[in-house]
Amino acid sequence: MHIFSKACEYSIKAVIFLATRTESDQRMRLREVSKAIGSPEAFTAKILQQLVRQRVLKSVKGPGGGFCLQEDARNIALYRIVLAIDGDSFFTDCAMGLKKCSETQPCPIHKKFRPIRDEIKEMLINTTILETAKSVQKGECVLKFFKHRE
Amino acid sequence: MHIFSKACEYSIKAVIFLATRTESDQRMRLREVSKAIGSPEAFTAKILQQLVRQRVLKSVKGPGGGFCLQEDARNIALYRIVLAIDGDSFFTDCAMGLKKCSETQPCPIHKKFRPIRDEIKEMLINTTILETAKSVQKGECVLKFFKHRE
DNA sequence: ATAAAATAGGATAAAAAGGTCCGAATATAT
DNA sequence: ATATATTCGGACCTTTTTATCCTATTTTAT
Repeated sequence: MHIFSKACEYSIKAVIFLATRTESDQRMRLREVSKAIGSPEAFTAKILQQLVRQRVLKSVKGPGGGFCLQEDARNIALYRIVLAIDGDSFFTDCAMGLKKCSETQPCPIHKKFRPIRDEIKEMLINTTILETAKSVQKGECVLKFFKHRE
Repeated sequence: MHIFSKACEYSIKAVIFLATRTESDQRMRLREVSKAIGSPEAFTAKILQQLVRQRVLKSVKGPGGGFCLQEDARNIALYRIVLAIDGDSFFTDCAMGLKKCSETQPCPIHKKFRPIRDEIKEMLINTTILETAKSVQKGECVLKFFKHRE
């Protein structure tokens, strides 16, 4: 099990990538995006479509077309993308699968797990696309693994 | 996405349940286990088999048979069960899916995510079956949701 | 010995996640 | 206007996860 679905992993990477290139509404084609983040092209197409529908990205068809961020998308939090693609079930459902897990009727790890889960949520809420994009631009982190250098 | 697979959720609950009933090598049948933890019976059978193979549980066939904990299993950590069923990929793989994600070539959330992920691991390592079983016995927590009362 | 009661194990099915393919629609540049 | 380049959308495929069913095997009690 992983915390994010593949679709969500690709979404976050794609949006960060576009944020590193959208100084001036520069458009990136599907192929460029999937190359940059190391994701399967056809599957990435579906995901970028979703992000357009969710108003995180804009798309333009035809020659010179491609994808770029929606106007204010540089300032959104990673959490917004997670919500758009995976929903909030990780943050609301019981880790042990209880239909209802509350303070009054908790699962055996509720008390210990909940604060940690909330930390993850806070982390995603407090981390912006802009900040991660800058970090990528500075070379402090990457969106796909490079065999040599970087 | 959830942190544990369904198989792992059921495993943890089943082992805790058996720990609440294995004072004297008391055996519990498949049906009793799946009823107690609210899991599908046939699927639970497969999971209990796995736990027997992993030497967490013992099983006895025939009349009066059933499942109980292996000798020392009351003192094992939840982490042992997670490892046996889901493996350690949650704790070793990159949250954003990078093939290799390290301090020298990290993903954009590596630095913030890793400490939290380690907290979850520590929590699972430091939480024993015995301790959760006692908590269930005291009525402080439950293994399945009860509509009315506790 | 035999019947009954349990788990073990194999085959299979259903649902979800991950992924591909291709034609339709659309925008651009010439 | 037309050819071209691109996204959009639907259908489909594959793998993994979740789940069921049935038969074989083993153990116990009589």
